[in-house]
Formats: sequence, C-alpha cells, structure tokens
Amino acid sequence: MPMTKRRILVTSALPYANGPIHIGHLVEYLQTDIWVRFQKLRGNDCRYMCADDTHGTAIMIRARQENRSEEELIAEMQASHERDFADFEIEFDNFGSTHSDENRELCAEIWQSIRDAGLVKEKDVEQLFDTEAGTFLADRFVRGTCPKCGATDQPGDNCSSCGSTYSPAELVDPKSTLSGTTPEIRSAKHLFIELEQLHEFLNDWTQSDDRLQPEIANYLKGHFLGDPLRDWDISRPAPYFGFEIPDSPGNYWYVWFDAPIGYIASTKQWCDKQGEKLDDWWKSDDCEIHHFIGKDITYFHTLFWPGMLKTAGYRLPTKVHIHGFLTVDGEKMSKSKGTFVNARTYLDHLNPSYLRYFYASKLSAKVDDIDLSLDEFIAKVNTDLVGKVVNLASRSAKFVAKVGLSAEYPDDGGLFEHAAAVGDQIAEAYEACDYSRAMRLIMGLADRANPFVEENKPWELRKDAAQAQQLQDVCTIALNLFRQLAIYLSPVLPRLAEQTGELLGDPITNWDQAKTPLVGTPVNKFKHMLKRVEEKDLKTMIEESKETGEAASAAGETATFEDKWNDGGEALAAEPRAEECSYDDFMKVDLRVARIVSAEQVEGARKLLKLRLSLGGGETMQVFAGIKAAYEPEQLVGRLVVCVANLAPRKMKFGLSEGMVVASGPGGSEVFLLSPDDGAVPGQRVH
RNA sequence: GGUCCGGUAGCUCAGUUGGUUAGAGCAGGGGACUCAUAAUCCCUUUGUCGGGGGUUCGAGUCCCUCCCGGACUACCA
Repeated sequence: MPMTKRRILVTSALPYANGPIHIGHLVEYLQTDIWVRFQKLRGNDCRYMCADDTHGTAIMIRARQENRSEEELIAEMQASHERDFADFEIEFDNFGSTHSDENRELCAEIWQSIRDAGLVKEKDVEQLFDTEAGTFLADRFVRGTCPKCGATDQPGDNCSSCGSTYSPAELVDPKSTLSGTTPEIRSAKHLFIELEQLHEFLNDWTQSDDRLQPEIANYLKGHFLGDPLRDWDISRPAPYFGFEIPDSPGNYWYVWFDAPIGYIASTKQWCDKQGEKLDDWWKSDDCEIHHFIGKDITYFHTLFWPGMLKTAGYRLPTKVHIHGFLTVDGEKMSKSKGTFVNARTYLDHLNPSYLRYFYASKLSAKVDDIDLSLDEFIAKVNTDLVGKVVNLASRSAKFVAKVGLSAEYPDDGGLFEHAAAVGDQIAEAYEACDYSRAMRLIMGLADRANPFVEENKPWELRKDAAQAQQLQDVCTIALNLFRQLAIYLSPVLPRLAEQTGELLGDPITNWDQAKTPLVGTPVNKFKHMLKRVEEKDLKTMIEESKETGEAASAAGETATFEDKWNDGGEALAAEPRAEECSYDDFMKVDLRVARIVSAEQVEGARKLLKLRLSLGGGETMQVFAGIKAAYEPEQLVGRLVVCVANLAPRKMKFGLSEGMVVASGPGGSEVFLLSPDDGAVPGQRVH
C-alpha cells in the first residue's frame, strides 16, 4: 500500500428534487459510498460531496401543481433524500443544494470566465409558449401531429411512429400538455456556449489517461467527437426556477449548467465549515477528483463539464466512473409490477446491508446494467453473508466469551497469513470499482475458514476441561479469520464492521488491521449480527410498491371526494384532456369491434407485431401495432379488440398498416388493449 | 439503420500476455455433523466455451464471417 496519503474528492450525481430516492438511484450512491469508505479505510484523505439538484421547469411545474413555492418543495424533498441516504448508511461529507448562495456565486464566476474566453454567443430560438400557463414549453411538454408522416399525438422533438426529428415549432396542431391549449410560437434570445472551440481539448481529454472506461471513450469518439460539436443552449427565458444570469436579465441558466457546479458549491460549503481552502481541492494537482454517474448523463460529464472546468481554470476530473441501470428480474423497474421500489419502502421491510452487499456482488467497472433477481438476492445474502461470514462468529464467539482471545496467535496452518496476502488483491479490486471481484475473493476466504472450524470441532473440545487451551486457540483463529472478513467487507457493510469491533473490543478503522491478528483481548457476549432474508418480507415490499406507485402521485394532488380506489392523477397529468370536439368530429372516427385472427412477430421490428383483424363476413385488415413488448402473439389470437376502421392506411417499413388497435398506457411493456364485454361481435361499431 | 458490449455447466459468473484432461459459487444428487439464525463440512452429476471458417505445433483466449441477446442513438431531461 502506498504510504503517501492521497487527497481524493468524490461525487455522485445530484438527485433531482422532484421525486424520492428509489433502489435504482441507490446503485450509484452505494457504489460511490463503498468506494469512499474504502479510500478512508486505506487512510486516504477522501471526501464525498453531493447535493440536491433543484432547478428547472419540472420543479417549477410541480410546485405550481401542488400550489406552493419551489423553495418549500425542494426543502421537503431534500429532507426526504437525506433521511433515505442516512438510513442506507450512505455517508456524505457534505450534502448541499444547487439552490444555495455558494452555487449562485460559483455559477457567476464560472460564467464570467466562459464569457471572457469568448465562448458565449446569442441566438434567437423559436419556442412554443403556453399563454395560459405563462411559460415556454420544453419539448416534452408539447404534443401534436408529426409534420412528416401525420401521426397524431407525437412528442415535441421526434415522431415515435416514423422516427423523424423536428423542432416543436414544426409540429402540426401542437398542444401544451400543461394546459391543453394551443401554444404560440415565440422567439426568444438564448445564450449558447460554442463547445466546438474546445473540440481539440476534449478529444485529447476524453481519449487519454484512462479517465473514462474504454467503451465510453470509444462511444464519445464515434458519437460526438467525430463531428463538429454543437452549440450548447445554456439559457432559458423566464419564467424558470433557477438563477437569473447576471448579465442577461430575464434569462436563467439552464439546470444542466448549474447542477455540476453544485459539486463545487457543496465542497465550498464543507470547506467553509472545516476551515479548508476550496482551491486545495478544486484547483490543485495534488487532489484527485472522481465523479460517479449513470450512463444517461455521460455527455454532460464528459464534454460540457470538462469544458467548463477547463475554461474557468479549475482542475479536471481524474476519472469519471460510469455505471449502468438497474433492472429487476431482468426487466425495467415497473410501478405496476411493484419493482419500482422506493428507498423508504425497502427500509420498511429489509435491512440495508442486504442491498449493499447484493449490489457490491454484482457491480464491476463496466457500464453494463445490473440485475436484481429476487431469488438471487435471497440466495446471496443468506448463503454468503449469514451462512458463511456471520456464522463464523456466531459458532465460535460464545466458547471464549469468558476467557477472551489467546495471548499469542496460534498456528493456523497459514490461514491468516494467506487471507492477509489476498487483502492486496481485494484492495486492488475495490480501487478499480470491481466490487464483484472483491466479493468473490472475500467469499473464497470464508470458504477456507469454515472447514477449519469444522475440522477442529470446538463444540467437542469444550467438553474436556483439559483441552481448554486448544479450544481457546481454535476460537481465536476462527474469530480472527472472521475479523479479517469484516475488515475487508467494511466498506460494504459498515454496520457489520461496527458490530465486530464491539464484539472483540477493537474498533475497525483501518485496512491494515487485517494484517495483524488480535490477541489477548476479551470477547464480549455475542449478539446476532444479521438475520436471514425472509422471502415474505421481500414479497410484502413488492406488494407495497405496487400500491404506493399508484398512491404516491395522488398524495400531492388536491384530495378528492371518496377516492376509494386510490387512483392517482399521474396519467391524466401526463396527458391532459384534449380540446372539446363535436359529436360529428367524434363520428368521423369509425371505431369497430374486431377479432384478432392472426398475430405474428415482425422480423427486424423492435416494437411491432403484425396483426390481422377480422370485422366479420370475411372482411379483414392488416395492422401493425406497437405492442410487442406487452403481448405475446399467441395470447392475442382469438380475442376481441376495438380498432379504428377508417384510418388512412400508412405505409410502414414492414408493410401497409390499415388501421389501429385501441389501447391505453404510456407504451413499451405498459400497453393495455381495450376489450369489449361479452356479447359484442366483430363488425359492430363503437359509439 | 448506425455505434458499442456481450454469448463459457440449470442459474450468476471467473478464465491474466494463446500452452497439459475448461473453473468457482449457487441450484441438483449422496453422505456427515449438531457449535451456529436448518447454518456448516465431505463427496458428486452436467459443458461440441453461440455456429462456421482461418492463423498456429497448440485457441474459450488472435483474425474473418454468420447467428443470437443487450445497451446507446445526443441537437428532451
């Protein structure tokens, strides 16, 4: 181990203040917390900074909907976030907020540097403005008809039907999803950063010194750096919840400008409290800076952010560690399946150590998604943690509760020494963020320790008073081997390390404690350290997540009359009621009951199934429906559905689609076909 | 479509710069033990290392090609 003490500043991405922490977020915070705890255990001067990300249109809109101030909303969210993190034993050195004085000042300072460097330019941008809501509309708050293919109800940026991209202003018949009204096109002055001026620097920075995982460096090279970099639209016109740009009244910094500066602002807060100098951390070559982020925000952290830092004279990140997303049982987290589990819901039912260990056992330095298989979760925690590790202590501690550990460490056939040596490999694995490898190595050690106990049978030795010394020696060895494991696991399982410290009267504070056996100390009464995971607790958690998924959104809405089904307002909010239409308008759409007579996969299509609908009497239609992720062809054949029978046929990549099947839901696997009640027959019109 | 990452025992994966009969954990089967939260220990079954070509004395490991799975696809966040 290098004896020079490294100074390391670490960050996780800032959680956004419009929702609670869930188990997907926790992949990142746990990954980071483990790394930080490891560094601290190694004796490095490591600090972990984070903050809530509080600005942007989404916060503004939500505060309005909940009829309160943004400040109140973000304060409440922050309190909730901090509670969740604390209960998962995620320990920040400072947890700030992007809505802070420190951040405002730093934004202004960095902004000025970017201005001075000649990177800012002004351009007029045409954007849709919702006159009723009194706000410009981000692309995702607009829906309308695709200018290219005529598909209706498409988002403001690209068409999900034909895939073409356009600006919201090009949409035919656009509607605001906030008010349902037709927005008008307004031109506004936006400020842009000419990133292209930094192209060469970014090319070099991203491709050298192992700052990024190879697949990421490669990806940037192919996707962004191969072409001229586009100007980055850094301002938003009022109204906007954020910081107003000092030299451009009426314009606000876009949330992605001030969010990463929040890393520095949080550090500043900490420095002020600790009497440290900010420049020693953010402008010093003696300090390492490590960012941990999810793959979704790669380009903000690997292009814009280094560009900003470079221009403003700050030091650049040593490394950006990028992780994948969480899937549960091989699928995206889903509210309806109950796999969208909030941190709080988890804590209500399960021990945080379980998840800490499970994630550690799955995480590597790669960008791959990690899967939380519920069966595997139970097996891993119970077998590894309870069966192999904790069991070592619980089967030997009580035999020496009275006498303590032997005065000298007995001959153990090289077990302790071996485990001490493996410690270097484990440390390397932690350092490289290859936690799954670290966990494998540690469990390999546990697999050597248990047979030792088995062979030496302390439970027999204790029956013979003449073998008291032997008994004490065997338990001394077992407990020391256990303690080594607890030390190696302590970045992942701080609570277990604490309990081990209490049991043996020697707190675990340093990695090198694993190199020297503990002898001659008393052993305290053994207390249970970790319970097995009960499948029923896991099931209850999943069930509860199904309920809260629906109820959560309702909580913020105005409480309604007799809402006995507890239906949330989320779906309606996402897509408000359309403008009034006349009966004649309605009758233009010919809805019919139809029977699916065949359904098949379409080769090469990602979302589509090819259906043949029968309207009875031999009349059929071919329809391509985007329901592949939600339905198997076999389960569709024979069922009745409602279809649009007079929709203009559309030529699709895979053939002609002559109609539409009516369904609800946001899309993907969340698509719900409508079924008529019994008695309906194909061909009947719906009205 | 493009880019990238994968495809090794039923499952999750390890296999370093190519080198003897391909490994671990879990699950399965058999046995032992009873100190421990039915934990632990011993023995044990299973693989055309995605397919096909090639380079080599020798390939899971290198090259080509095909098949399959996944992620990403910015100018929304």
